[in-house]
Amino acid sequence: MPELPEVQTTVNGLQKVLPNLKIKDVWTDWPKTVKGNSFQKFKHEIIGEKISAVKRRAKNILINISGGKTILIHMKMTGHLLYGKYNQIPYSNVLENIGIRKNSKKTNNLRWVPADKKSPLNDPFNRFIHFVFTLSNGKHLAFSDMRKFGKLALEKTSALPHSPHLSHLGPEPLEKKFTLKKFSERLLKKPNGKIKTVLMDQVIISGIGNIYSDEMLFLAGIHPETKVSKIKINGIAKLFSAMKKVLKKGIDFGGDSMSDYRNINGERGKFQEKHNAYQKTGSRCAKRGCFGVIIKKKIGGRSAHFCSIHQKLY
DNA sequence: TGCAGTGTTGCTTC
DNA sequence: CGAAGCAACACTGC
Repeated sequence: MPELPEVQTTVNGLQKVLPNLKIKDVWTDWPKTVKGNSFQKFKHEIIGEKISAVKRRAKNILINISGGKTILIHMKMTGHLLYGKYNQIPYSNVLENIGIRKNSKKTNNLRWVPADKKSPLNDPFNRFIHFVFTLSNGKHLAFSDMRKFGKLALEKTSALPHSPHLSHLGPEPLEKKFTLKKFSERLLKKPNGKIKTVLMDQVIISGIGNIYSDEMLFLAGIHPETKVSKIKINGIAKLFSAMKKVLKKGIDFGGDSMSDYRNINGERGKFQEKHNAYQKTGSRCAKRGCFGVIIKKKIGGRSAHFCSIHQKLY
């Protein structure tokens, strides 16, 4: 779910609270989340270390810690990083609190829930906390991940860019040095690809997913199935500025919570209120003077949403 | 009730 | 080689 703006929103939140805290303990009920090492080794290597900074590369969160190490986190489809005071209670109490009373053999397992009673227990992510870092201020960094696709890894900070997690990734779309010329060069690595698919290809450009690719193509007036090589230079230029604009807007609005994204305090972002295309199937096109309707079509295995009229197929 | 669909990624298959 | 399919997992909605 989270694309560049959502990951950046999470990173911005973490950067405000984590630096200078130490990691006191680590808990999990799904050790498979840790890639490349055993959970035990991961835990042993980070306990006692102090957090220095939180950064982002593509859709990955990078937490730098002492000892020249970095914790890499990828939220994949349903991951959430949440910061606050958490307590462990029996799972049966969790289910009772959200009004579920089904019999389960696992009801004696302990689950983590927010200590703040005002935090809604029935928010989806609070039932799927699979990883908890206990911090030196008594608070916690909790990783909730319903579908358990998320990834945690520990790497040497110096080797990080060359690690298998990051080495294949294309350039950062919001960096100043990512110019129109570079953008055009990157897209043309896939001249026969459909533009929407190419925009979402993390090897070509990193950070763009389904929502933001729909929105930037709407703004640029380009049909998502257009072959890259068919788009003229002014179309590429329009797409370039639409890309920067849409991604920045996503960050400004605190990410997109159309689905279940939440920031580190469990709050929704607002970009979903600004959609012109994504999940607007059947709506009249919002472009001034355009009488199109937003249609939905499967493109490259993903659902694309676009205007039937002003997004032209070149 | 059951099955298709869901923000991502990466491996397998053709 | 590239493109397409599918698996990883769990829930929602038709």
